[in-house]
Amino acid sequence: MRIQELAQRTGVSAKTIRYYESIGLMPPPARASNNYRQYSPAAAERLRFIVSARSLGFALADIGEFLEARDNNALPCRRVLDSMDQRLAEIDRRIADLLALRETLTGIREIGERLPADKNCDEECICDLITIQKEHGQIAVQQEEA
Amino acid sequence: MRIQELAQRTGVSAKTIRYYESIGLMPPPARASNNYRQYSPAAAERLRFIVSARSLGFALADIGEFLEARDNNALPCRRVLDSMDQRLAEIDRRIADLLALRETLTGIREIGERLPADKNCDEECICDLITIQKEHGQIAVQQEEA
DNA sequence: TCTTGACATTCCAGGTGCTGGAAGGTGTAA
DNA sequence: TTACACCTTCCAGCACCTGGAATGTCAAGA
Repeated sequence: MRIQELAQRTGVSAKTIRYYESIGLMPPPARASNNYRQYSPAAAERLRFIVSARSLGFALADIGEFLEARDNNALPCRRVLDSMDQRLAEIDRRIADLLALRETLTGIREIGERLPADKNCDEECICDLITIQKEHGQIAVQQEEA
Repeated sequence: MRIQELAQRTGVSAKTIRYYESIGLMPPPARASNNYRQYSPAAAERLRFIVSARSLGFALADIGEFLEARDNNALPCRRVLDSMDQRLAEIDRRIADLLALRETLTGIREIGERLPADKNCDEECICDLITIQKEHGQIAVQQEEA
């Protein structure tokens, strides 16, 4: 099948498929006489594997390791489980960070809401709203991926 | 003060300060005769504002708007509050996504843990662990920033 | 005086996971 | 013939920096 069909079957855009090939996640497929990529059903399977792993939050680098191990007939169960543990720990950290951030933000928001609208806002208003967190004590840092 | 001192005072690396300048968040500072950047205390204040806003999860583009408004003596309270609401909604979404992902992952992990170690693992093992989620039904997608 | 070391400058490239677009070739149907 | 959908490659950009190279500046110590 050609790249577009593979894309439709897997829900991955042709762009992305080429990208996966460029970084070595997908092997370079055979080419037709017109230089179009020719994919086998195995390619679809591999792509679906990648999609599944992505949806579990694994980085492409992790997935690359999984696939490489599989390509080498290794049995990377332990590695996959370890990766899952790492992912879980990371997810927990992120959730905690986001919750703390949420709390800080709602606190500030309420204060801002209680201000008497724009009328009494002086030039420092925005500074106050943003920097008010200093008085709130600790701040949730690194709420995004590092 | 020079860039290194500003960096130490604010906890922002010199690299990052130059980067902020390059994208217009920080105004180009005066230069000494040796072309070194010369910062005023106001620069530190501005940087701290940026840091605070970043720690509240605002994107640099948002922060740029805030600062621009402030530079123009506008009173962007409403805008800041709106931005906060957007941030809060986004945070809630992310937390929900992460929680769903967490659940999926722990479910799979438990199944994997119950497998009889590496001994009974065949070549499909890794596929099973990753693709098992299909049977688990829905999948948490977009667990990272889009 | 020379050297060492810590600073400073600019510019280029990379990471993550794609996505968009340009410029061009191929294939099919009206 | 012409339109249209597909294919190819390559380049650039998103966000937010970070690292490194190549080079310049300055103060202190041997």
